[in-house]
Amino acid sequence: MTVRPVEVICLEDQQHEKCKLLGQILDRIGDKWTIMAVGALSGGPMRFNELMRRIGGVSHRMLTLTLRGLERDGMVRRTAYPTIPPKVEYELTPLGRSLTEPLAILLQWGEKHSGEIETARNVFDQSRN
Amino acid sequence: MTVRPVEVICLEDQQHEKCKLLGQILDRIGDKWTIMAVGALSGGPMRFNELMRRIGGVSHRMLTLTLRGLERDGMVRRTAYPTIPPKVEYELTPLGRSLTEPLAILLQWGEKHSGEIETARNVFDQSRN
DNA sequence: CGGGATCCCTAAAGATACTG
DNA sequence: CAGTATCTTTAGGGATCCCG
Repeated sequence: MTVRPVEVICLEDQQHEKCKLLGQILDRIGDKWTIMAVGALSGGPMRFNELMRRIGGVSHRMLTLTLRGLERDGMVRRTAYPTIPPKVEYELTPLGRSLTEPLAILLQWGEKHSGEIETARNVFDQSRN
Repeated sequence: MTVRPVEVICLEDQQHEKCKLLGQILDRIGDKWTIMAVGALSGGPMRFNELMRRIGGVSHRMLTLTLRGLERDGMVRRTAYPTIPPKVEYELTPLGRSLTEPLAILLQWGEKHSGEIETARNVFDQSRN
């Protein structure tokens, strides 16, 4: 994959638009539960309550809203079986699966640098006693 | 760069930890102004008011808080020149610059798929008239 | 079981004014 | 010019209840 570093971003007005797009993406996936849902669904289709247990700590309401948002953006497909009681399955679309690649890279960055960040925080907090 | 896809995330308890780490990263950089500041600083050192103009729309207070957070995490170095009036320069550290790589990849994903997402949204919104 | 509606509460962020 | 403090507004998210 050819990577154009963000280095060049925002150096010109036209480049600043890139920052805004990046902001929109982060705004979209940066909420509390979206990547948790994507991560959980990356293993295959899952039912609502199963997702809730897997993610852990998410409220009924927020999981619904999160899944609705992902469905709206074409990242998740929702399939309702009209049985009693109802059964609803969620699964990632190809678009949703494609998102896991950049996320994996970001995760790798985090794994590599979290110690460094932790240290920097301690130093900073110490210096302000 | 070897990429381990998020595909395998959350399939086991141990993997679910990865999701949490990813959540922490997104939590940290997913706020309204952090990537804007990183993007602006990616072009080189910049003074406070210069940053404010470049980013656009950010309040005095929020830019201060954003930069303080980045400094605390070791992503930004702050240099104050005790002149009158004061001059304060901000610049990315190597750690801060390293973050631009995964962000560039995420940006590429956005550029590639934003149309697809847009379309999905329109379809979804139509279907709910 | 899955989802919607309502209420409430807390963090995030904007506006403004003051200071070295 | 850069930073802090205070106040206010807003949006995100949790709890709860009801419905098919």
